[in-house]
Amino acid sequence: METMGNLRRTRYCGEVSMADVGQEMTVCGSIARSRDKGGIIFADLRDTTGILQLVFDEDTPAEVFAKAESLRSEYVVICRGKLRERASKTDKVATGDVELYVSELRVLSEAQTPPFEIRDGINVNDDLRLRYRYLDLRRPSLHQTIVLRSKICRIARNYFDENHFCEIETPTLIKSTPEGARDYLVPSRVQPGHFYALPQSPQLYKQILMLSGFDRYYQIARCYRDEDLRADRQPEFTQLDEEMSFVTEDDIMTMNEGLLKRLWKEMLDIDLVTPFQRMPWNEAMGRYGSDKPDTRFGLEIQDLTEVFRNTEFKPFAAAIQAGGTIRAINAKGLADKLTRKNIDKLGDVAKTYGAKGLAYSRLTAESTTSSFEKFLTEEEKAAMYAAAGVETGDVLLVVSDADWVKACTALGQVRLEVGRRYDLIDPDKFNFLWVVDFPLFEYSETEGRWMAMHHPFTMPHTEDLDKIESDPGACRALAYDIVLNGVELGGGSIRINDPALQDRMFKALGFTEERARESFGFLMDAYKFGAPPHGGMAYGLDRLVMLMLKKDSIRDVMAFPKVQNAGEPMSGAPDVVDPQQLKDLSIALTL
RNA sequence: GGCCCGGUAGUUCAGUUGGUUAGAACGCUAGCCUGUCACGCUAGAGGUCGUCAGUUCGAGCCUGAUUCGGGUCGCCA
Repeated sequence: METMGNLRRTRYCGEVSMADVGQEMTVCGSIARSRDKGGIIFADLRDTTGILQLVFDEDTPAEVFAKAESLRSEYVVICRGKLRERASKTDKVATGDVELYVSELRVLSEAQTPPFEIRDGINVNDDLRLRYRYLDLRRPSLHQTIVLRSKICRIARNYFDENHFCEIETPTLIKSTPEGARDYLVPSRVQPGHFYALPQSPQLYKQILMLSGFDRYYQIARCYRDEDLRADRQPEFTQLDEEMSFVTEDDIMTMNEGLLKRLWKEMLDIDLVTPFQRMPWNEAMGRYGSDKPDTRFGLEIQDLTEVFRNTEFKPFAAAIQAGGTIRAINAKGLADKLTRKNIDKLGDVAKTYGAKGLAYSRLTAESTTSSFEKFLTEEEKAAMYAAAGVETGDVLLVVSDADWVKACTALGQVRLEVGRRYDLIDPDKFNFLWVVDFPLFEYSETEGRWMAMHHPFTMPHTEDLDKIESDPGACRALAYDIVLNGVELGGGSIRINDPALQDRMFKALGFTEERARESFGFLMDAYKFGAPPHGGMAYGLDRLVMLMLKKDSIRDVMAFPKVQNAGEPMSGAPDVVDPQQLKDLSIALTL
């Protein structure tokens, strides 16, 4: 091992080009790979910007050549030399036209053989990659993703700054509140038996900031939810959070279309067309069976209820009698691919999402096979074909349910499965969509009461104010989600700024006055001192980066993600703690 | 909490009906090589088949338990 001596970096590997040929320069980084040809040695030097080829040959000073022979992968070096044009060029790296002819080389650190190769295109399981995350992060594609994430944040910050937003940090040790996800709790030592919660979002604080006169706020905020993980869900994640005063839904959507337009232009050189399509929640559920529809392909859900209004077929008749519906998807031209076996698989998907079953009619040139046509009259059959536009080569997939949302949800999942499996989705498209007019409440069977679908501070739709008590299920909210390619990128709402209306909301949600005061008293008081109309939204930044860079997993855009058991494999968190620490916190374990 | 899939060399995997000394590729080590760039050629090292128990003359393979990982439903903006 050597020191840097008097060598200091003058250039970054990825930033040299033909224009620099002939210059003396000093570069540093890790050896990605070396190719010892005997009389000539090539070594790829990697730093945070890219890769530059080093060359050593018979004219290289003997002690430098000897050191070059001993170079192994991941050795950390600094070297000085003259940049020259390559005798044989390559377009496989950005600097493929040039190479550094090295005159001075210092090995700053040797390296063990890594447990997996540090290059792109390797196939290594996630656990190993995460245990050695510092090695994984050296791989160019992941490394680049993290660099690009930083750039995305910078563009967003610039945009907000230009639009009078103020970046403000809100606390991460806060009061635990009911509603929403499970909180991560942090015990207080100073106040034994009392706990902080880690924020699920800066929601309450950003509303308070509007009442504090900041007018426009944003924050790149870490948030925590103690729920189970998914490929696109981490217990600790980042929100791009914002709030604006004196605005309506339209103002907020326009501001955010500007942000997304800017991001897509500067990151991907793509000109997004705004305004984005807007679709009421009811329509999204009805046509796509989802509140975050993927509009990159068709296969929309159709309503066949009227066709079967007087049917004798028991399952359909029962659903209709219970006030439900018959919904269907016509898988146009997919009869050859959707064999009986494949239809059964779709049936499993439908059942997973709550359907009792998936009825089908498959029309090939040879014959028609159907799970239910034999129970229909000829008229019903003809009307069904006509209504759904069924022709030879199609497969009609039908779900009946007493609850139209449930029927559509199941079919919506079937739709996605068909779309994915049979390549109906154009991966190059970026389809943005605002879903608006969300229900204000949803009924919770487990709680036996109405719950806020968004959160309890969401402004009801102006036209539905009189239904809050009489017909909560029909109340729409001034809430909106931004959806990209079937993924919810973010969402927000206009907030209630009238204390009297807020009281009605709490009552409708089944809060007693005491409980509302206990949980949100400070907020209710704050709204009495003059509250501008305001609203905002928050993006899942990790998801945004994931979709923008076309990564499959949220882990591929986070430096140190957690795994399914919410642990962090590199450090081993969470872990047991010293009994003294628990004693200090007045905590006794009951394991 | 439920369901599904997986764990064999450093890595990614193969391993037939339960049968001799468990294989391949990449990586690693050594040697050769002056234009490579996933360099090439030659040779070599490298294994508690996740763990425990059971069935069997005999288990990488069968059974049970357990553990770890992945996906998913519930849950969750």
